[in-house]
Amino acid sequence: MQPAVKMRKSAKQARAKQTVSAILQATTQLLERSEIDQISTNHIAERAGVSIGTLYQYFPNKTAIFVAIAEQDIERRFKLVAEALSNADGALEEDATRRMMRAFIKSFSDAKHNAALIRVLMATRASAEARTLPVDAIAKLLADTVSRSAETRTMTETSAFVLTRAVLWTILTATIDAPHLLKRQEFEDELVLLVQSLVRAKCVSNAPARP
Amino acid sequence: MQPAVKMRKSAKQARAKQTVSAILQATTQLLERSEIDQISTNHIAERAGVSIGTLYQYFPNKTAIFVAIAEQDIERRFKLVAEALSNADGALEEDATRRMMRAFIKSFSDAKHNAALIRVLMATRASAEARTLPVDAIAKLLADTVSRSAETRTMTETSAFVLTRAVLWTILTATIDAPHLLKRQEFEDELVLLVQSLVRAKCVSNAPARP
Amino acid sequence: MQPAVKMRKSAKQARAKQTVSAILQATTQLLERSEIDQISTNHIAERAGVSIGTLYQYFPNKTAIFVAIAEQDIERRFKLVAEALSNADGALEEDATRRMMRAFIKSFSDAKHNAALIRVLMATRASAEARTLPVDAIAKLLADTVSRSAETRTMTETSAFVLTRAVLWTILTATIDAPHLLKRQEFEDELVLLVQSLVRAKCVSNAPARP
Amino acid sequence: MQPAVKMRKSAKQARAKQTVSAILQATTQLLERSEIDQISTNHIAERAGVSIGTLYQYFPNKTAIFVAIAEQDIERRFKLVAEALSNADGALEEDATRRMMRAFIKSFSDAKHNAALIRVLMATRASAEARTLPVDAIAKLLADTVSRSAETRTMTETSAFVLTRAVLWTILTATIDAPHLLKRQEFEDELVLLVQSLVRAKCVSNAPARP
DNA sequence: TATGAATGAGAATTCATTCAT
DNA sequence: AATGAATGAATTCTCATTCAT
Repeated sequence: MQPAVKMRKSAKQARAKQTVSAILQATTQLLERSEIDQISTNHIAERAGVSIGTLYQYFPNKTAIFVAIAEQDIERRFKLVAEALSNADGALEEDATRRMMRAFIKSFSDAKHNAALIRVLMATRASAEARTLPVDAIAKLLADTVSRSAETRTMTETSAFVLTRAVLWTILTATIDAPHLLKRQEFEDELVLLVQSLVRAKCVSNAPARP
Repeated sequence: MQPAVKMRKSAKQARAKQTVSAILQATTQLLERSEIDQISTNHIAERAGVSIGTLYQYFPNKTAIFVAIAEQDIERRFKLVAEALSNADGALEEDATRRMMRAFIKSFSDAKHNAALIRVLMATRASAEARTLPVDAIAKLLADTVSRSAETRTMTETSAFVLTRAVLWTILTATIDAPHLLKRQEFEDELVLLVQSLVRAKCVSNAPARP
Repeated sequence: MQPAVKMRKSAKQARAKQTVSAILQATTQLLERSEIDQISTNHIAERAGVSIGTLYQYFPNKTAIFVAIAEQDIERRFKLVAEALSNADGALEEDATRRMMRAFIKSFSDAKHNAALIRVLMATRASAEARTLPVDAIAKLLADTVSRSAETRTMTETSAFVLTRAVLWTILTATIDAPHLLKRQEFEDELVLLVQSLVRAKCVSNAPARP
Repeated sequence: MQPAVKMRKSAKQARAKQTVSAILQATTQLLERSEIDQISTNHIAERAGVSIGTLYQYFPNKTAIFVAIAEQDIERRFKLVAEALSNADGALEEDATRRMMRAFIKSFSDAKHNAALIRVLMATRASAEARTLPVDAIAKLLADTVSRSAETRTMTETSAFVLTRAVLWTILTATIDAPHLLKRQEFEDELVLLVQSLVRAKCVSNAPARP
């Protein structure tokens, strides 16, 4: 039921590479303005200046185009965050957290095409091929970084989930609903606070038994 | 471009109320299983056991049906949280936070129709009439509750945004990606910790100047 | 893989019946002139004077239209042959054979739309739903009739197959390749001879062993 | 409207012959599994391991490929039957009939690629260039053989048509619908009986006048 | 001779919506 | 108030064929 998503043939010749690139660019531009389900392959082909047939030479279906965009983006963002953490020692100190968070936020506030990405990330949540959702890939990177430190408390499945989703979706929704926040120092501060609080919490107070 | 979303005529007679209810129920059931863009008005009408014409007597377009569902749900959830907080005093103490959070999480883990709601919440972000995004309504509830307290630090636009989105989207994505977490005490604990940390933070460490 | 082939909704209202009828008529006319795979649902709808949407209200796919035509035709032909045999006694005497064959041939030479039928029969051989190919249905009628008689030799699977296919496909191909033959007495004579020979053969000569 | 069907350039060089052969083989293999209209020139080229451009260097269009296959097959079958009859004297005695029929049936039950052939024979009926329908070529072979005999009754257009089509289509449909019959001695017996009956019939009984 | 990128008309099918009954 | 027949633009995707390299 889920459509195959791998590229149909690799673009070896120069012209072919240009074509694929034009398709991805066109799609990204369209995603800026339109809801993802308003975008048709015909629109994409037209804006890319290629025929619809050409589009289908390289992508087996519409979804594959979106996935390709998401993957490109994820890779780029991975690199940014990884670099920011490259010379952090084991403990995830406030400095390192801040550096990481700044790089991460910046990767969203810099990008010209965020709306596009968000739409794709949201749309491909459930429908992408099972393996690793783009969202999960980023989340895992955060969780792994936190877990490398001996000083921080042990991250369980639950706490890692809460930490990563809280950070990730806060930034994602800010990108769409309140992009001006991304540029504020305060925004970064709040996220650093959030991460540090969850990572360094000594104890969680006893919860009263549930009824 | 955005379609009108108000109900076409109010269902006053008993039969009419049944009809509207059947339509909403049918839609909710379909949303359980299918992506939102796979659901057609024809499908809805068929499953509701009414003719497509009847459906359009009460809803001006497809979006209106989804919005109606989201609104129903928001209202229900509002009531739950409001009840949980009814006898809390001004300060948002840990107890009150916990009570609220528990009610809120429970409202998701109890509901039979979460998948439906999530799909609607995500899909109606941008396409519904601008003013009252369902997501914003829920977020506002959280922010208002927090703000009622005198002891907590003042919530700015930014900190309120981070707090509410972090909580809300963590629960929403858990509902989809890891529903088993909703039942764990630990999940509640983490969210309480998150809220309390952000609400009670005395100071945020000085951030190094940005380049 | 095989498409469903049942009608989508039964046409109860008068207008709907007209529509279905128009679609079948249009298809039949197009089949007169064109190869079956040159006919598109758009062509059919246009010629029928209905919108393409209307066509798909009644037929789930293109194949279903062709199958409907084949089934109509089979039913008609069954009746003709059955009538011809209704007052034949047990033994399939030459008279009865001739009557049957005449009715059968006539059902082809009378029909205005034979080319249509043949194209459908050929195309639906392998792709129709497994149960009873139209071709088999007609064939079985012939075989059953022959087998009712005590005087004739027993029909085995093999002999029944040869008899029925020889008769059936001879007429079918004549309809396409040499329609003028259908009107000739001689054509009927040859087929009667063929049937009588195979039905009354006392013995089949000993075959030399195969190498 | 009928596409040209002749080969574009003769394959003289060794490499070219290989290419043509690869194309025909690939097509034949695809015909084993797929309906003829599911097979595209792109599929053929891919499976043949040549580029689509190369394919069109040797064949002017898709039909030409199918016709080439049919012609190859006809030639092969001609040879088989001709050999079987090589030392038969003039009269088409039962022995000779049997030998011919056996060779003919065997040519179908032996061939690995029957499904392919049948599909081509059926599909190229009307779309190939009018003159040499593959089906007609095979039919002619049978008719000619029968006619060589002096002892048999004179074959008219009608009787030849009935005889040849009955035999040919019985075998063809058996190949598709009941391939197990091809191996049975009984199947051969029935066909021999059929041919002998039609060829030796002294008289055809008087038919009652038609109304 | 061979390649394979590009084409674009055209195919099947869907679906929100209208309106006469 | 309810029906359901009809609409037709729009969508995804295919495929025979061309032609510059």
